[in-house]
Amino acid sequence: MKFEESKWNGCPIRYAAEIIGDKWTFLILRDLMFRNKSSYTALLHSSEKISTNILADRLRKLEKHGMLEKSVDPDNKKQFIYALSKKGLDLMPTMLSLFAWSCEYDDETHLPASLVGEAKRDPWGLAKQLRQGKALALNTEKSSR
Amino acid sequence: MKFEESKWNGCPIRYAAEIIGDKWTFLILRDLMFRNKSSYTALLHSSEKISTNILADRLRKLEKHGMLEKSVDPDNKKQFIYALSKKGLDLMPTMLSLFAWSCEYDDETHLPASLVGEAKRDPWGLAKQLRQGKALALNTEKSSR
DNA sequence: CTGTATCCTTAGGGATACTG
DNA sequence: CAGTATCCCTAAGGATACAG
Repeated sequence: MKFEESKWNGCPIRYAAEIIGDKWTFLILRDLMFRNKSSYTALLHSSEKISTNILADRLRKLEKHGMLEKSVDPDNKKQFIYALSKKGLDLMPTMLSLFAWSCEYDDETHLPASLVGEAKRDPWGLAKQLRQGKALALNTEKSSR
Repeated sequence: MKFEESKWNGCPIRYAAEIIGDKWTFLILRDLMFRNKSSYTALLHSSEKISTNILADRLRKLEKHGMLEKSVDPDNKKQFIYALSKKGLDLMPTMLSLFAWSCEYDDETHLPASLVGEAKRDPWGLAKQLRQGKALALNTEKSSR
């Protein structure tokens, strides 16, 4: 896109588009937020087959934008851990709101109406609960084996 | 992206990504929601220079996804009007939530804190107000002439 | 005004092999 | 495990020109 060279002109939507306006990035954030993935390999083996170079590129960009933090796994020094930063976590309510919107309009998604209602009514509250362990309630991933 | 041929596998985020996970689409929605644009030409002359074929393509896709409705201007039969459908309007709260998030993290956007706070606290209420005419309050577009 | 139609170029992405 | 490095190819996008 032509205008990427310049700044966002103070437009918040453009700023957001720059960070999350990419399908792969979107899905990676989903995996980090709702699917408890935290390692390169786990993200790589997500339901959609992302290729190694793309994943590495997107993770680099997300880190650059301060959306996530990369750290070494204390248990296994050769393992890295990708975790959402505060900035990334702060996007969870928005994602939940989007979640609810999709559920309302996509015939194919069938999640508990109570959960969708909560995501719509109080995304902040639900986001907080999810961060505290309610994690898999919104996981739509099919078990892979 | 490879998996587009298939369905979204019941994942709402993937469904959303399919519809709005594109920068141009994102910006078009912004213009429709917050900048009161409703004609092809108005959208074309937005702050970012979108080319004619891309705009036509995205409008077609948005219409296909039921995000907007195209109608003939009763005042000028040669003019078309693009308006958000209910589905499109229902996405406004989410966009406002994103709006607030960006404002919090992008140093370059300076909007009234009260407005940002409201977008964060009660996106549904603010969306309703905007639909009733408070429209330009969130317009970050520089006047073009 | 609201698009189509082209042409051309580049960036994004799939596949795969390889490395510390 | 966590990437990097290529290679190749297609689709997306820009720049016009043109048309109903």
